[in-house]
Amino acid sequence: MTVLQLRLNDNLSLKDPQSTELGEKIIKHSIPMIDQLGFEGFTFKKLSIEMESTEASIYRYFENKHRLLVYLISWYWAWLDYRIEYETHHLKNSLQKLDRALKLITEKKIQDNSFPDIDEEALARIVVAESDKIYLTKQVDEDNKEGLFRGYKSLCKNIARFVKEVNPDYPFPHALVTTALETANQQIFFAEHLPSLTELSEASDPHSRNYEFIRSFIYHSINAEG
Amino acid sequence: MTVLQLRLNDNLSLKDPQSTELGEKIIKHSIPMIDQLGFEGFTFKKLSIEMESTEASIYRYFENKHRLLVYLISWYWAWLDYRIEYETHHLKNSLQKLDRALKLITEKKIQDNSFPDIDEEALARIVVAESDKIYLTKQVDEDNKEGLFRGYKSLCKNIARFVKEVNPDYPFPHALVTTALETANQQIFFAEHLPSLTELSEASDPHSRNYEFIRSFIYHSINAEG
DNA sequence: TTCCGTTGATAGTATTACTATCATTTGCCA
DNA sequence: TGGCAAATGATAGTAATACTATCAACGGAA
Repeated sequence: MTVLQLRLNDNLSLKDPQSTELGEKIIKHSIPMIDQLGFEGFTFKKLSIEMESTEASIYRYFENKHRLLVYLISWYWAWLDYRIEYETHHLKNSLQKLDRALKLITEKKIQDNSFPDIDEEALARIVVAESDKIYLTKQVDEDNKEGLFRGYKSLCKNIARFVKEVNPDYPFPHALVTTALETANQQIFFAEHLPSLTELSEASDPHSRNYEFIRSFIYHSINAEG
Repeated sequence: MTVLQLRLNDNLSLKDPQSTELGEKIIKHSIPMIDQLGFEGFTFKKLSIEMESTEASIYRYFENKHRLLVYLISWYWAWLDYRIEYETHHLKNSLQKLDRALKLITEKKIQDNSFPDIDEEALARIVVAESDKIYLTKQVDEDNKEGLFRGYKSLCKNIARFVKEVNPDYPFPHALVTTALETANQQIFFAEHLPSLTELSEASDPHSRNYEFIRSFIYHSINAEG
């Protein structure tokens, strides 16, 4: 399988971690660490020990740990965006495209050999538990000006396009898509930690049940036959 | 207007802040401070200076600032739950009840004179920006065991009941309600900070547009006439 | 050969999130 | 009226965090 690189916004890092060995090591080690410690328990100090480097070196790539999180989450959205593009461009029917996108968003993530340094399964768990934290801060507006959320916006826009093609009269395509994207993660989190908040916890396969739930409310909203 | 007190889970605090003057002061001052500084920028040190007390005294009420946040958010959900109960119990029709609940959830919050120490407008902004942080932590499961999220669950359950009454066959009442509750806040946040993610940002009154969006996807999902 | 960029090593700092101790005040009960 | 306990204040201290700064070592390109 071809090894690929996703191109991300330069402002996410001080120096592109994909351009050096040390940079790759930061990404590679930070994913399992944030997954296990949680973002609050994760520090550059711990990361530097784990990867046998120093705090100072890590700071040369990322201004702070928040930026590193934004980088990782952005990578995830770019990855999803790419896969949706890849798996829908050959489809003729917009409803089929939308359906495929929803499947990709909700399905359980497994290792993608095109990106050998990234553990997509762990990264998906990070997205579920930590992704909202990248914008729920007092610096959202500045971060947004720097384009840090471009990946998420692009993904949202692309799926919203499918929605508009299916029903050009639906008045809330972007709101509906962000709701779907956020819900996709939220419901998985609830199913695991606060099970009384969702029926997904009763399912043998929460991911495919999640897909059914989300497809159902989207299709009903835009009056599509499902 | 009668002055009321909402009864919350004892585990939220070490000592009930509603039982003493100092406790009330903590609540009263922490709301505008978290609103302005954001939860990350807010500290007990700053709070103690602002309210002219000491860190040590605050720690006698709340184990840490996370618990204080959980307390405030829980108060908000209990408040909403109470108001929904209050404004729906006289209605005969379940769809009307659901509709009233959705209105209360989405409408812009204003000062409630029944609770003179609490600035509900500021608290609502805190809920929009910080509420997810109360469960997106590594200690969710322990916190949940202590019953810290009971208020949210109760609210969810009560609205889910309306959904079930309208359509007993709908398979995802709780998932749908949590989606609505989370979306209600998320879309308001996006409209203000990441406007390209939602159509609400184009509306002259984002709150009532939010209501329309959420009512629309709920009604369509449960096949209700709206 | 030099020299520039990358990394490592080390040190230092302000702040945070607490914990501990003891003194003072307050209300209440005998 | 005296005394006692509970609540609060005052102060100190600590480990960890999130950085910043400086300088040395190394490695490869010109």
